[in-house]
Amino acid sequence: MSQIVTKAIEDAIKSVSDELEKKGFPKLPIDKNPPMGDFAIICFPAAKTLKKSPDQISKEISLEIQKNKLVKRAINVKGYCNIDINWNTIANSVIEELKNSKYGSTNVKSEKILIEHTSANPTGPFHMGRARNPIIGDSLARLLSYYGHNVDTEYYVNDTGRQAATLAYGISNYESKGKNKIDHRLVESYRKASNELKTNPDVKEKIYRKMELIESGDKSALNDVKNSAKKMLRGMKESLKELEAEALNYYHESDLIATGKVETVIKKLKESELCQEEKGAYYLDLKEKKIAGRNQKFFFTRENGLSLYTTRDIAYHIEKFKNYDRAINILGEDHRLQSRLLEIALEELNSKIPEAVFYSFVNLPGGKMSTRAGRVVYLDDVMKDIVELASKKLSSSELDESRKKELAKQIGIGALRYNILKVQAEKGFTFNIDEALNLQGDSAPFSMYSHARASAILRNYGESIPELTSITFLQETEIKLLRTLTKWPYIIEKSVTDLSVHNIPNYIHSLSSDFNQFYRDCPVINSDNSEFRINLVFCSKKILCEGLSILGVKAPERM
RNA sequence: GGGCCUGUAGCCUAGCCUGGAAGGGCGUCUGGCUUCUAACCAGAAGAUCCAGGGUUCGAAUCCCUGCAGGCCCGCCA
Repeated sequence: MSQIVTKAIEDAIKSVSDELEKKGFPKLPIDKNPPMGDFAIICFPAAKTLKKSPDQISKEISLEIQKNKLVKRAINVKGYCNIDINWNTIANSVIEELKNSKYGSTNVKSEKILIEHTSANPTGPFHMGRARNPIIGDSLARLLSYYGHNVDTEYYVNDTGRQAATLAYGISNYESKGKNKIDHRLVESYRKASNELKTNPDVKEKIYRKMELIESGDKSALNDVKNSAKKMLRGMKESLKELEAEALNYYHESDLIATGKVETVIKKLKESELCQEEKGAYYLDLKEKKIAGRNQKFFFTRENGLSLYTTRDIAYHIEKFKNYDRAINILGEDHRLQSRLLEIALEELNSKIPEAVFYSFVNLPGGKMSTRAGRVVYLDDVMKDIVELASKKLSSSELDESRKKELAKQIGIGALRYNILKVQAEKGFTFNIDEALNLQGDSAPFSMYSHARASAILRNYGESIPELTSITFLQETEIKLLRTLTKWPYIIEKSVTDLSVHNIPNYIHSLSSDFNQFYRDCPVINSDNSEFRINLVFCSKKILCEGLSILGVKAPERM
């Protein structure tokens, strides 16, 4: 909450409570976030002791406090006494607070945070299911950085193991030429190799030989898989760039082997009290750790002594904490157990442990997405469709063509990101292309449009934003808008604490809605109250712009 | 067999941690552009908050028991 408003409300609550206590009312619970007004007194608990109905008590209370100077009005509804504070007296200082560039951020100590997101195996173009990952990760990074932290993002490139070896084999043996985007092209080679692996024992042996070379640290094999992965990644990065969600760094798993970091981890894990050995393979015994499932053995080496996927992930996280205070991972729900095992291993090694944000997979209307069944929706295709749709809607606009093209992209990509971000991550959702392509209502264009309206007013106003001089008498819709604006820091704080981005679209939508109502009720230019109103427009535009930028959505001046 | 996540109008969803008046949006119906941008606004209809029990003055929210859907339980990644 805005500090000024928080204080005004606290003062009013105290004053009212003291007054009621003097009159012999018992202490009653307060709702600080009521459906109407600024706070509400809940009268139900007093019904028994006072032997009156909650409604009766509420009426008496509202009469008692009617004269209180801090109370603008008190309305009783069904046992709730809803109280408005006097916004006229604080409005100007609230506006000053909102105009401050630090509004919404914090003065807590800035932490160095690494957000690992996407990290999809580089074996083919992104599916819609995976698209949730970069969008959530990227927006979380924007949120934490807006709040005042020092945030980097990283993509962990899985370029060792069977899939990576298969890809490398596919690219060197059946690289297909064509005009398609490189990842869409290379995935054909990968599929071919993958099929051969299953049916041709000769190919299978070659790929498995490669795998062993990789894991044992053979330099040329490591180079081969790394370069193959990079090739595929070139196309995937283009998609991420289009999505405005590209990671800052790319960390290759192969480097963990090449630099011997994995070996060090294996050596240290063997010293753990939980460590056991079975036919030359080492594992941590998790019987005491209450880990779900049948298998309580967490293997970190094979019989041949070489590392496994999680072993390398442990090494990776130890590296992370050398440079960062916190590590946050954006992971699909299939990684939950995996992530828990990682935590246990890191605890054994006295390391810090990462925080995780899990998201559920995206389904398609007829069922789940499946590569095998050919039920796949590519991110690239969705982005193309949604940008095209935005473009169609702009066709009658008077803007020039290059500007239209840019706008269509901003609107389309914005709508896609918003559509995914507005749902909490753990909730599974069915990707409905029609719903995503609907650019009305609770969507990015709605807020972008409000922002453009605010921009239009400021443009037409033409002068710089005036300092506030006189006391303002506010209308209902002005108070409603101002009240929403004051809640911004609270929304940010809550989202940062919970690592949940979905609160932001939610808030941005109500802010836009409040702004549109204000737009209808309160002309700004040539109004008696234009001095205050232009300030309100300025602040609304500012928060809309900042909120949208956290979502990775552009806020154009015209649309 | 076990563990975790989810269940709110025809559809999508917020609220659940920290108990107090069920919020939005889509779709449907009605009305509003000679006035700062109608991708907007106003109004109407639409909810056994998965089911059953418990705690409480009060439960979508907390506890217990079920049910349904998703995910996981490999010396794969």
